[in-house]
Amino acid sequence: MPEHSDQTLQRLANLDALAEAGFERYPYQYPVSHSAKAVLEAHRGAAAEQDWPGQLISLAGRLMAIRRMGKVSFGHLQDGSAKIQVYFSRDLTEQYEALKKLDVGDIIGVLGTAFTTKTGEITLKVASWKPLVKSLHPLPDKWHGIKEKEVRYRQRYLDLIQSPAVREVFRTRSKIVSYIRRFLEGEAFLEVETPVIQTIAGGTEARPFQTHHNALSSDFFLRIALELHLKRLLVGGFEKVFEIGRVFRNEGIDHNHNPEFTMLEAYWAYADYAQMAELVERMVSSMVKEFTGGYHINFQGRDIDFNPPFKRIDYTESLRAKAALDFDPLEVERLRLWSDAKHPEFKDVPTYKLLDKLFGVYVEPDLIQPTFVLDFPLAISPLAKKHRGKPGLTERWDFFIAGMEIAPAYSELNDALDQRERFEEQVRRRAAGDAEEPEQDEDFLTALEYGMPPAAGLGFGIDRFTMILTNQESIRDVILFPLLKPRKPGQEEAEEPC
RNA sequence: GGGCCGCUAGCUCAAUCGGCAGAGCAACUGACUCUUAAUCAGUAGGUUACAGGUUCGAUUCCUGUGCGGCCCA
Repeated sequence: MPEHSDQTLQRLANLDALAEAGFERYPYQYPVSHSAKAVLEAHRGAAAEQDWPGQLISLAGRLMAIRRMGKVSFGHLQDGSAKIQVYFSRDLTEQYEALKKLDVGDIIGVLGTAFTTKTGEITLKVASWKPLVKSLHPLPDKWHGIKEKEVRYRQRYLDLIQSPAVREVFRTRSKIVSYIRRFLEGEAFLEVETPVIQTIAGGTEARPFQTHHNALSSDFFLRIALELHLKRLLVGGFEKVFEIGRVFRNEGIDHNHNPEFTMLEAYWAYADYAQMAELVERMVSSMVKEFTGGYHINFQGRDIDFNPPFKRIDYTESLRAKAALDFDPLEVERLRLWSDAKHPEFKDVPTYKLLDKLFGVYVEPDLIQPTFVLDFPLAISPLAKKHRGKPGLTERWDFFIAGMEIAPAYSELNDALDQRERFEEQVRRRAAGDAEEPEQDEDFLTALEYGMPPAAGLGFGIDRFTMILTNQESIRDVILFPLLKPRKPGQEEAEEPC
């Protein structure tokens, strides 16, 4: 039992006092007739000192403030929809004296009728009320709010209580996921679920989290992508499938990266990467239109224009132009020499990853408007089909907004023999010390050998896209509980009695 | 991984050159019948993140640890 602060002891004493006044300590339910928002909207625009004595209204929510002035008191009650003023008076409110034992932060139920004050604020005149739960801690400073981001992330509930803007971000996130689901279902895609716990974490290049299953005495990995299982479903005969799911990558944390994040992946049989680009263009632009009424979004002070069609540029050509190369970036030996001279910090980067690093430096930051970057090099696209017309390249695009990679897509490689060769190359890279390269997934290759239809595949970063639509500069502000280091590792065990 | 910064009352923050740890909000007691950061009078609240060192004396200086933030890779 932790020691209680003076504030907590006082609140527990107030709870006892309320119980003595006849209130139930922890009631089981409260009949709520209205939301605060419904009451506010019903009387919006009403003149000062109006009264609606006819309709009884009951509300429940958290007491955010209380101003006691002797024989009358005002408070503000916040429920899931809005914040509304409540009015108590000794002449009209039951148990008026017991109000002294309410604390800011308590959740209460109130029953009364609506009126407007002399300043015109829509207010509930409370006839009766009851405490629904005592809050044992004071809320954060009502004026300054929560300043420490650590508290906002570790105790997100306080952030949500305090900040309507934060609540709105997460409502929007929910609407984004809901919109995507409806959109894809409208296109006849089938939503599926595939394993999170996997024997081989493949489908992209990233270090996985490792775990262990006791009964099977086997090590497993948490998935880093959805790709390889969804493609097995194409082999199985589903022609349009998608999954919205959490993936886990054992990597650093910054404004654009959280170790667990949410991906949409969609696979579409008999279509290619150009058709997938059109689908994404329709999905994204129609979503922006539905959410904002137009096609423009302000993100961190920049106007982003979602009017379709989106810009399409060429990967190698844009790199050549931005980096001012006088040779084809696919000539890897020349690129290596050029990079070692100009970017000594990349000296330890394997040559096959150099293109990606340089693209990140020279091209990505300028991709502010929604842009498809087309035709990635074969060496960094192990799951994409070779380009039908351009040697050394694949039919792969990456979709960028505000300098962030939002979505990659390919014409999916379905030549089982070619796929085996590319996996073998990854295994060689892994043996050479690249821990981001996956192990060979023999089971997936077997599936491909049975025949996967030609198909387009998409990965779409829900978190980053939410950042754009909610104008948040950090991914941690669109994830309710971002990963943080544990506060006091091992302390619980140390305090266990023997 | 590297650099810089932060951690003081429940919350937001002060504390001069190393010299009695303070304010506002919240809390407590009282006053107050339209307040809204309510107001007024009074009271109480501290292991200065943690561990060590220097010193007559450390919130302050030094070393280390923990957690966080920002920047860089």
